[in-house]
Amino acid sequence: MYALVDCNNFYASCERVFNPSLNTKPIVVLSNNDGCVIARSNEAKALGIPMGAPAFEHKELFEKNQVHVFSANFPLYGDMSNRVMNILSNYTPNQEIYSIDECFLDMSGMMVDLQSYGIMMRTQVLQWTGIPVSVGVAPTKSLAKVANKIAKKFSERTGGCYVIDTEEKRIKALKWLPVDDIWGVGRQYAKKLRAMGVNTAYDFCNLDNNWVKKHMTVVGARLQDDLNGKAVIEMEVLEKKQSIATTRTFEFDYKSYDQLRERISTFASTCAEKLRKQQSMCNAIEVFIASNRFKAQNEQYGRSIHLKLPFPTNSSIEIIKFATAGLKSIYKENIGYKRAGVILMDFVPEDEYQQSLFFNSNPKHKALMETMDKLNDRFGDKVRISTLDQKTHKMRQERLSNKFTTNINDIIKVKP
DNA sequence: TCTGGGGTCCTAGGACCC
DNA sequence: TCTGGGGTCCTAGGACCC
Repeated sequence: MYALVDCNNFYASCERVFNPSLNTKPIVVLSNNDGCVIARSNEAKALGIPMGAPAFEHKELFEKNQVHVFSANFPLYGDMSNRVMNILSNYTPNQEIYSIDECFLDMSGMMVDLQSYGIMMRTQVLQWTGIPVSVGVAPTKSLAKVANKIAKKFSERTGGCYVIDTEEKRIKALKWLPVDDIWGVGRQYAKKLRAMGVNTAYDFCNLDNNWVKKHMTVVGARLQDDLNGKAVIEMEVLEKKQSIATTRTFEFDYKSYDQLRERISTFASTCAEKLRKQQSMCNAIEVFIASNRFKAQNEQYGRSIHLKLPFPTNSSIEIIKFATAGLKSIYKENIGYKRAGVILMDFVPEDEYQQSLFFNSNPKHKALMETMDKLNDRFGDKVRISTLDQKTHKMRQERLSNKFTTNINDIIKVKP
């Protein structure tokens, strides 16, 4: 058996923990630059605010319904996530952290009543962190996903935990679940399936497995087996990342090469820092820039370039240098650039990579980067590569809550 | 004025090998 | 007239997830 534990409306719930007066109020959390809605409380969902909605288009709706609007506070959400995951890790020897707000727990061999065990997790996480979670338990991971949806949807009847442990329950759940809501069935596949009269997960499970394999690749076929009760989607051990990206939409259109170069070099250095944190080096870099797709009247332009590096590196200095060279080769004048990014890939472990005969990462950088990272960990991002990053831009974050759990100055104050 | 960000996996097709 | 066969590796692009 597997459990899937998922935080309810996670970002919105994080904001509520430190502001309980919002507990029954509609809340939305916005993306960078306060652009799009990326999280909604149940009350906000009930108002019909869609996921991904541009904030400016719904300003009046927000005001009219007294929706509490927050800028994304990722340091807070990341820290709250760690706390939740930490608690849940005590319920099984084998936990897979699937995303910032959900994890799978391997329940095989556990001699417990899974319904009450699930309720116990829920109660403890809520009490210790203030975050409400839902628990779904089933014989396979994809069925645990389904069980979780049921637990959440019918929380009053289920108490926030639902277990699929009989064939009747499995069939009933599959007949209830629309095909679009299956884990692994996205917009494209759903459209195709709907067109053939496949409307529920149950219908999907009854399709010919070879047909599924042909039209939805082996991933689809595996999913079908898993939903049919054959546990083929396994627990995954958390490996290092295979790619690391930093990409942004800008607050306005950038025209000049220098502005872009400054942002690209900052992205490159952010990526390099993350790369060093997981003790990897990269062999390739991708840089992309794109114009504002919402301004159809302007000339549209978008390019990306994939650079194979002459040697693996995780030095910010070198990665910035390569990224800037990449930018130079794709930059075109007189374009309003709205989006750009840097992606590192093709990683090797820091300590066992193949040295090249002629070209290698500058060995002096290793100690320099180590020192820089240590200083920044301790004093909070004070040391930067000077020539490239002037930090002249600023992100719009008009409604940012405090970093209650990660910044000592933001800690919550209780008056005696 | 304003429209997110960070990941994973699979496949088809081209380049190349003997 | 007529032009092999069997592989591997790599990459771009497309699907998906949260």
